[in-house]
Amino acid sequence: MNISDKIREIVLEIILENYQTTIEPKEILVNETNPEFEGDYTVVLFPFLKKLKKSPEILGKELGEIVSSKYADLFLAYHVIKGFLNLTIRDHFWIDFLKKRYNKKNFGQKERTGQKVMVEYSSPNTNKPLHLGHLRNNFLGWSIAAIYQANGYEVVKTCIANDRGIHICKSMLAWKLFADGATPESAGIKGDHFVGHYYVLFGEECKKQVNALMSEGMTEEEAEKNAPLMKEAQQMLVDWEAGKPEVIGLWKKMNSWVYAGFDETYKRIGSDFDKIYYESETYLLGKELVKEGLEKNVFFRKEDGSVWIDLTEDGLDQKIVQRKDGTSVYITQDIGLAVEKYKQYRADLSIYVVADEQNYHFKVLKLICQKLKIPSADGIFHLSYGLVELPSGRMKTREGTVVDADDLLDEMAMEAEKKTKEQGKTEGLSNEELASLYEMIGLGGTKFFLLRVDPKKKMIFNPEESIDLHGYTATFIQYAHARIKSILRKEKESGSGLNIETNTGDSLFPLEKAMILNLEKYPLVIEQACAEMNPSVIANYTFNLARTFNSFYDKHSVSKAETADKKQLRLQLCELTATVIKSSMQLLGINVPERM
RNA sequence: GGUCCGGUAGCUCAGUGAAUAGAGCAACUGCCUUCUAAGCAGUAGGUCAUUGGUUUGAAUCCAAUCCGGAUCACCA
Repeated sequence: MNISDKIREIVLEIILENYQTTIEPKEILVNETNPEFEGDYTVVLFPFLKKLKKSPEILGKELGEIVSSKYADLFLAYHVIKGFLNLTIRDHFWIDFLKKRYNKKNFGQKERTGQKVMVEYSSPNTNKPLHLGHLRNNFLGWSIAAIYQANGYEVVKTCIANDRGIHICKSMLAWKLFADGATPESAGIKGDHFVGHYYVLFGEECKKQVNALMSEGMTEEEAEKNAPLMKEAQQMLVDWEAGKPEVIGLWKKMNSWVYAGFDETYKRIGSDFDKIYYESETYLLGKELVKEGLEKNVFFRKEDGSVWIDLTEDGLDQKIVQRKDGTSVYITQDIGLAVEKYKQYRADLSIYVVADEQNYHFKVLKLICQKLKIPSADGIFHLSYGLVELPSGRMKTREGTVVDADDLLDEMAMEAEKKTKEQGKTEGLSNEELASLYEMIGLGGTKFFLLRVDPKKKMIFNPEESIDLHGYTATFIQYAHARIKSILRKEKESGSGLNIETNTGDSLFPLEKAMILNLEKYPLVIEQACAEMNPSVIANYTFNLARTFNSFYDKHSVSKAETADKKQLRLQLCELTATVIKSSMQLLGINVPERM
C-alpha cells in the first residue's frame, strides 16, 4: 500500500475511534506537503470540520497528537498550520522502503485483473504515407496498451486498414494514367510515398478539370461531380466492388507497395498489432445488422429505400445507416466490426484511439450499438485526441504542409548523432551501438514530444524549431539514466557495488528523501495514467524524477559518500531510480541507453 | 444556428476544490582538475480570456459574455 493511502486509512480509523464519526475516504485529502513547510504529507482538515464540529487548529492538534503517539514508529512530528496537518515521516520508513524494493525490476506493475481490453489504433489509409498526426495516434495507442498491461489487463492491439473506397481508387487511377508502369523499385521511392505521390497527382489533375468546367459556367459542386477523372474513379470503385480482375489486380499491387512502406515505418516506431482488420474484408459486416435493426424497430426505412436511425430524442440527429442502393456507410461498417471484435475477443473494454474530429461519430456509434443491444456496446470508449497543427494551422496535403513521419524521424536521428558527437562521450561503442543510440534518442525525443501533452488537447508543432534535446524531453531522462548506469558500472568494476547485508544508515538528506518519496509513488502514477488514459501523467512524473535525481547527483557523491552506509543507500537509490526510469519510459514506448 | 472541446509567463505546456499558481524553451548571472555540464544553482517574466455567483477556500465548480477550433454528409 502507498504511504498516502496508509495515512488516509490511519486518519479514518482515528476519527472513527475518537469521534465516533464515519467519513468517506475520498473526503480525506492527503497531499504532499508544500516545500515551504516542514513535513512530508499533509492532511487537509477543512472537508470534515463541520461534521466533527471543531475548529481547524484544535482538530489538527488533536489528530496530530493521536497520530504521532499511536503511530510513533511511523511519524516523527506533526505541525498544524491553518487547516493543514503536516506530517513528517520517520527516515527509517523511507530507508526500509528502499531496502525492500531497490532490486525489484517489476516495481509498480499490478496484479492481473482478469479483464481484457482491446485497443484499436493507427488505422491508416493505404493511399498516403504517415505524417506527424499519425505518429501521435500510434504513440498514444501503443502507450495506452502498455499502460493497461502494466495495470494487469490482458491487452489486444488492433488496427483497421482503410484499404478500400473512392480515395484508394483515386491513387490507382492516377497511377494507371500517369505512371507509365513505374514501381517503387524503378523509382527508388519507399512504397507508401510512391503511392501517396499519385494520390496527390490525382488531386492536382482533377482540380484542373474542375477549374475548366467552372470557367464554362458550372458551379464548383457540379464541376466536382462531372470532372472526367472523378467519374472514372467512381466507375473504378463500382468495378472494384464487382470484383473486376483488372481493378482488383491493380488494387492488390498498389496496396502491397504501401504495406511494404508501412511495415518499415511501423517497425521503426515500434507499432505492433495482434490483429489487423482490413476494411475490404469488413465493410459488408454491417448489412446483417441493418436487417436486425429494422426487425427490432431501432432503424426505419424511408420511401427511397434508405435506412435510418432517429436519434433526435438523444439530442442528436437522424443518421443514415444504409444507402438507398443497399451499400453500407462508414458507421454501419463500424457497428459490424464492433460485433466482429466482440465475437473474436470478448473484451471488457474496447478503446478506439481516433482524432477528436470524430467525436460525433463515436457518440453515435456507441448509442446505436446500445440501442441494438450489442453486448460490447457499453465497453466502447473513444479515446479522442487533438490534432497536431502547425503554427499556420492544420496540415494540408494539397498545400504540401504535411510533416512527413519518415522525414521527421530521420531528422531527429541526425540531430541526435550530431549532438552525441559534439559531446564525445561514446568512445568504445561499435558502429551498430552508435546507430542504435542515435535512433533511440531521436525516436525517443519524438515520442516524448507527442506524449507529454494531454491527449485531448490539440498541439502545435513548429517545424522551424526542431524538437529540443534539452529540458522537458526524453533526452533529459535518458541522460539521467545513462549517468546512473555509469555510476553503477564503475562501482561494480571497482568491486565495491551493492551489498544487501550492509547498513544504509538511519537518516536522510533532503534530496535523498525527496528521491525515495518520488519513487514510492510510482505505483500510484501507473494507476492514474490508466484511469485517465493519459500517458502524459507518466511523462510528467518521470521528468520530475530525473530532475530530482540530477539535483541529488550534483549535491551528493555516490562513490565518495561520507560513510559506507551512505554509499549503500545511494547505490540502492540509483538502482531503483534506474529501474523506474526504464520501466516508466517503456510505458511510453521509449528506450533508455546505458551510455550516451 | 445546435452540440462538444479549448483560452494559464514572450513561446510550448503542467496544475481541475486547498497553503504565496509551476515546469521547459527563449533572456540574464554563476558553476566542469570532481560518479557523464545533453547537467546544476539562481534572476527576471502572471489581471489564470472577461464579468457575476457558490464556498471556510476558485485557475479549478455554476451562469453569462468574448475569442479560437471541431462537428452536425447517402466522405471515411
